[in-house]
Amino acid sequence: MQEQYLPSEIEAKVQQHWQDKKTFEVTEDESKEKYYCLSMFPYPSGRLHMGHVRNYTIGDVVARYQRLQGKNVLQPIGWDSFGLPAENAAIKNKAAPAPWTYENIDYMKNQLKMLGFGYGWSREIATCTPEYYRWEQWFFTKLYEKGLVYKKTSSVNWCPNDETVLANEQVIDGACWRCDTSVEQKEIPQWFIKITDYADELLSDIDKLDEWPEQVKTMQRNWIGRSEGIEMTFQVADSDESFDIYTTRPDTVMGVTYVAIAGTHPLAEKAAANNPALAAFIEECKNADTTEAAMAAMEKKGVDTGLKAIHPLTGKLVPVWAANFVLMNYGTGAVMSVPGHDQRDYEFANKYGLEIEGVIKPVDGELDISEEAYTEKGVLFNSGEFDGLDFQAAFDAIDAKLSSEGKGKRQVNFRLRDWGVSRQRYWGAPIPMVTLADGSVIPTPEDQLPVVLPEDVVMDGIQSPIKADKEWAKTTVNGQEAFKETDTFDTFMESSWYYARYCSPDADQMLDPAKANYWLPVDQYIGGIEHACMHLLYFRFFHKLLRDIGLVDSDEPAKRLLTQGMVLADAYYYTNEKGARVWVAPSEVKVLETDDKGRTTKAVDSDGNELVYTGMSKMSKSKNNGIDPQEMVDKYGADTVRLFMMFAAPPELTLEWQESSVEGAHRFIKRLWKLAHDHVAIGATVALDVKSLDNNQKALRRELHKTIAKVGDDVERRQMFNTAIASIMELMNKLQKAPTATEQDRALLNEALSAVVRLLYPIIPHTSFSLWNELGHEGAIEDSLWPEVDEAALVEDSKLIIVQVNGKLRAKITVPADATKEQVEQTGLAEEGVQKHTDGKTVRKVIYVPGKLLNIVAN
RNA sequence: GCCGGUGUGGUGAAAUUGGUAUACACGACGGAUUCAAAAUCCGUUGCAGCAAUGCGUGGCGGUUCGAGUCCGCCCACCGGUACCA
Repeated sequence: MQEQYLPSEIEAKVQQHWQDKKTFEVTEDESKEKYYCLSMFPYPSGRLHMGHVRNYTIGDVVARYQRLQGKNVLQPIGWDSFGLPAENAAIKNKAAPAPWTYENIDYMKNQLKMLGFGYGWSREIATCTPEYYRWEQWFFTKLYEKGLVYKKTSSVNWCPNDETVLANEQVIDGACWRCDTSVEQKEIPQWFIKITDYADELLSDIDKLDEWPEQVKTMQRNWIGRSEGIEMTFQVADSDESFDIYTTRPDTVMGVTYVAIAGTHPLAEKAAANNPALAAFIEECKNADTTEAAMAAMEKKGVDTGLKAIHPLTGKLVPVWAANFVLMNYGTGAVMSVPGHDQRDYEFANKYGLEIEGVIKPVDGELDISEEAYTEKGVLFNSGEFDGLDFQAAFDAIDAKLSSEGKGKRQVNFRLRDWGVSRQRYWGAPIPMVTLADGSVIPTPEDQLPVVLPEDVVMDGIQSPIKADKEWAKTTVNGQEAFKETDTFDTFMESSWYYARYCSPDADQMLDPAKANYWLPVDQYIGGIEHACMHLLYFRFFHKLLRDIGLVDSDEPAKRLLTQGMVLADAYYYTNEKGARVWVAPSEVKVLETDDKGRTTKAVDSDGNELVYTGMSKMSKSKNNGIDPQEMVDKYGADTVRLFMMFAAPPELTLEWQESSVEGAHRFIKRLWKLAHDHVAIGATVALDVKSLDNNQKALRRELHKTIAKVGDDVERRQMFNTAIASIMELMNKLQKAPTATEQDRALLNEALSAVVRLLYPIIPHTSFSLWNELGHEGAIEDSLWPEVDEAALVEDSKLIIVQVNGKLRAKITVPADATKEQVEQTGLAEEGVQKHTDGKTVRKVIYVPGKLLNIVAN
């Protein structure tokens, strides 16, 4: 056996073995329990970053652990290869997105192999290939046929200078990130999928996800946002027009003093005809940033339309205001305003001198709305026939009255909105719809699929090449001239069903139901917490769509979910001569000064530009703060990097990357290697005779079996890989000091090392693979099984009891394992440290936690 | 703003069901080895104090024999907020 631990040699050899033996290629095998372990596939941005390494190491640990449990483990990988960064890179490099993407895939594929992840490479897919997206196009046409797809106008960010649509990410403080031009909103027709038809099921099935983190389930529930309320109609005075509003607080309806409608509401547009101030305000509303965060932060403004609406219950006339916080696209485009009981309305009313009326008061006490609105539920007053009712009684009574008069009805609403899937970008799957000469729009006929995206294009950043090339859209359908849709799909479409495609990656249909139903649902899904609401909801939605079209049997796509925390890193930028922010990679940053908490106060890049330090943020392409794991793999080997990542923090926690030491992890593997080497060098060992062990040997063996039990529990149930590693380190510290004088000492060490190598296999598979054979075991470690716990070895004959006086630690005593409470109490009270604190006091109470703790309450 | 999370030594973190706060590791310091260095090995390391002991898990308050853990209020940071993926 080689005395030195030489990771590059070992890793190359072991990886070659896996490739030659096709170790991780699996097929459906009814004789074995299946296990589908899936990590979120990467966007091929160029190189792997630490977030990838963390994600894929966790997945690989789970997959390899399950394999040692004897299961048939599928662990596939692929590429989420459509998306915005490829277009940005193409514009910058004056090249096409396709070759950039394929080069990145090649490079990153090698990196994944060098890290030793056990993927079944024969199932690799890339979503930007027609072989993949053709089935997505086919599926979309099926959804259209089922009535789950529709077209409506919706707004996009528009840069008038570049004449292009911008993603939210490309809008910085209301301006274009490239040219700093003020961004406008433009209404264009776009395709939507009716996810709201599934809102009820997506919400109720959350209860089936008992192995998903509570955190994610709560976020999804809130995101779907089911609410019960009343929709009611307001007539416009002196007109036959009306509009609807929806409220979850019908109990406050008697306090309505005005209503607010969207600037782009038809009533507002009409009223603006001879009202220049209103017309100007509507123009302003049209160009306001509509993201939720921006809406919440902006100053709430409005203009009186001059219209009056008739209150549906009181018949009183209330003013109709156009307001910038009401959007035509969401809800009904109008809201009732109750400034007495809604804080936003309260501030708006104060600002514009509108009436404020109190109609709800606390159950016990008086209403005070002199400083702020009273938003709690209480008891109605000033509400005529509804006076004295509580929230629920008022809800029912007002519902009954409105319903009987045909002015309103009870309604369940969702915060969830339909999924807009149109993108005016090039690098995505073309939407399979065509416009005929008569103007009608139909799905692309099945025999014309896929609608192939041309890859040989020139990007100038102004317009999508398939929009710029007027010839591209021209086609023939049913013998008529027709035009293809030039918008492409949202890339969330591709990532919503890839997990199912892996089951039959070459199927000449969307998926092969027999294969899909063998592997699905995914047993363990692993990915970033940032996907809690969007990707993970679309993923669940698509599975239900696949089910309803008859392709899969199950209701949910993944049984268990692990959301890994983000890998954060310091981010720095400087502002260039054009006023744009240039983000500088961490490897280029020189920190000159830090404050007393170690935070950066002054830094420069390698060209001497003074940098602004923005703190820790998610490693991302846009902030250029990704740390390249390659350097560390080159220096220490993949096993060290994997061990370090798993040891540094529990998987769910945010990991703040600090260029601290990977050395410790490397040293640990070297110590393991040396211990195994020294052990093997002496020669073969005899069989372990458990009955002949002395007390010290028994104690060591107890440590070994306790560790086996703990590591299994940590890896499988708790998924706390860091504590699993810590307990193996503790055991190793003991093994290094263990005697090797007798044959049984060495037999025991042999048992321990053989177990340790398997316990570490999921984390450092190359090293474990090699040591398994060096320790004399035949065959590949992949074909062995996880070590078993010998329950008999765990039995202890004495226990350590903590003795407290008034909750403070005063002594530690060791008692026989079968000691009674009285015996423990007697021993504890006799302790010197205990006596000192009970002297002159009366013992009031003694609390005994069997086998653990004794607390003496005395005063 | 809203929704979700996090906050413990100099640092990453542990404490699984309310029961020894700081396991394991990094760093630092001291020592052994060495011509010397690297590597390796041994030891010390929450703060204050000579010690006894006291204090200590973002802040304030509460429940309990006992709180990092449960409850209330607050602060800071991170993620998401529907076109980054």
